[in-house]
Amino acid sequence: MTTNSELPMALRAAYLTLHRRSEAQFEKHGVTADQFVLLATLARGDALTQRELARRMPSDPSTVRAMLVLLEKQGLVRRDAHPSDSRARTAALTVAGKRKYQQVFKAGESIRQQMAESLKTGEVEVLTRLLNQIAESLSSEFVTTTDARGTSVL
Amino acid sequence: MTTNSELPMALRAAYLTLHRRSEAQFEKHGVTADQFVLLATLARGDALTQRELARRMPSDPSTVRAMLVLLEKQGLVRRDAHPSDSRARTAALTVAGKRKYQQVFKAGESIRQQMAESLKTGEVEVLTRLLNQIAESLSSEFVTTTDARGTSVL
DNA sequence: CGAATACGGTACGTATACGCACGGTACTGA
DNA sequence: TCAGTACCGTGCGTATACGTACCGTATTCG
Repeated sequence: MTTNSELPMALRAAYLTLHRRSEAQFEKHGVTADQFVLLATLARGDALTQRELARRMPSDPSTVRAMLVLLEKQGLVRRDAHPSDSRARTAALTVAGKRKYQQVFKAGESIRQQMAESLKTGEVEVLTRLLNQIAESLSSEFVTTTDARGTSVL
Repeated sequence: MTTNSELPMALRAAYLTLHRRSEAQFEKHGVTADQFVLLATLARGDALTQRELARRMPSDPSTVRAMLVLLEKQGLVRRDAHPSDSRARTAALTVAGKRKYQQVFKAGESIRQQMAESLKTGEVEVLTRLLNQIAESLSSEFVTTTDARGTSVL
């Protein structure tokens, strides 16, 4: 009855709007908004396994694989055999990938700036903190209602 | 340079986590998280044109059409000719659709509650407000890249 | 050491998300 | 009235998002 059901909708609206905006902005660089997220994640920690990359984005390993295939075709990412685990493959930025990442990062500056300017001083930090809180809360495995599957990860 | 680039990532992570969670929760009811958003939008304003429905969700008219086709097959939604505009079609909940919406709304209560409980008193409202602000900011059409003095839109 | 189990990646299917082009209808102005 | 334009819905193509099933490798434990 309260604004409880408004929060999910506001979250959805904000994210989709950001996503649309980013797609439009990045289009001329030939990468999608989500591909940029992948590039950014690799820029922070290179030579990750596909699974670790997926965990950090966060995204599904299956989705990440599809994205890597496309990015590999574009020459922005390289996949190599894992040095010790022959099941795994590592993903890393190529030189072109690093360059592309920096370009697109700059191209996104106006969007980040526009977001920041629409808020008062300090509200960016507050918003980021609150978002991180609910994300963590929602990703915790156990719900207080009823316990169905005990095998919790962590 | 600052945490500017953290906000988009936090927004993305929070939304995707919410979305995954909702999908899992709603699965037993046979509707997806986004289908629930559509049902909820129709519950608030029935007999909307597809375009107006898309505008309110917010989503792409093309996407909404695809969703309506699926929901129509399930008997949750009805599409009729617009009374005055023969180009348009109106979408409305069927009786089963209204019932389904209420069921799924209840099923989502635990998620909304979990979000609310992870925040302090009043933070839900703050978060909702900030999200609405950046959504509105990002959906404004013209961006003032060079001059930061962009007088607010509308 | 060998069996059971866990884990990484791949393949496939469904649903979104969106842009774009096309056909048809409404509206507007000369 | 008629041409030009704006608008609604549809069809199509690409990229995500995710679950599930499957294969092969790693790890663990009796």
